[in-house]
Amino acid sequence: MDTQRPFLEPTMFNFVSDINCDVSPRSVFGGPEGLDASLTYHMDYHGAHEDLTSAINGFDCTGGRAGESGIRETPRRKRVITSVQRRAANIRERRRMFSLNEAFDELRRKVPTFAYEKRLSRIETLRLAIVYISFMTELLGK
DNA sequence: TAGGCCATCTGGTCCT
DNA sequence: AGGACCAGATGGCCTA
Repeated sequence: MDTQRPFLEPTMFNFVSDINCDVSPRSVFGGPEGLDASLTYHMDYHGAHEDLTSAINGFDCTGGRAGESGIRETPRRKRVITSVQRRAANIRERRRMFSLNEAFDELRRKVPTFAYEKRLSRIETLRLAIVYISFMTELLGK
């Protein structure tokens, strides 16, 4: 999938790993094709939802943590998040997903494949790794 | 063209 | 309070 997101080449992600919230994403990804453009697009797309969120602006009358039983006596204050915090969270999430993909790449290199095969997808990598580990375990058991 | 895969955004929940 | 983690939603690219 490397060709699909040219601005997310690994070399670019070396920059991402250095991002902090004070750095303009545009300065990292560059130009209107970069992060800001993407963000603007999605902010527009989810605009209605965001308006609703900000309109609610305060109390969550239904929520609660998963596993908590039903009735709540006091309304839980909804976490208010600014656009700056949202952007920072997005950057952290991208960084997290990048490290996840790095781990997948490492796993791909450990798992035996034929050289001419196309790159394994993440799910294929996991499944092949399971099979491979099972095989090696069985081999050691004999 | 449909389906698979992926990157990204987002809000909710968990954890420190 | 804020970061990490997670799952859902969405759209783009690629291939059969």
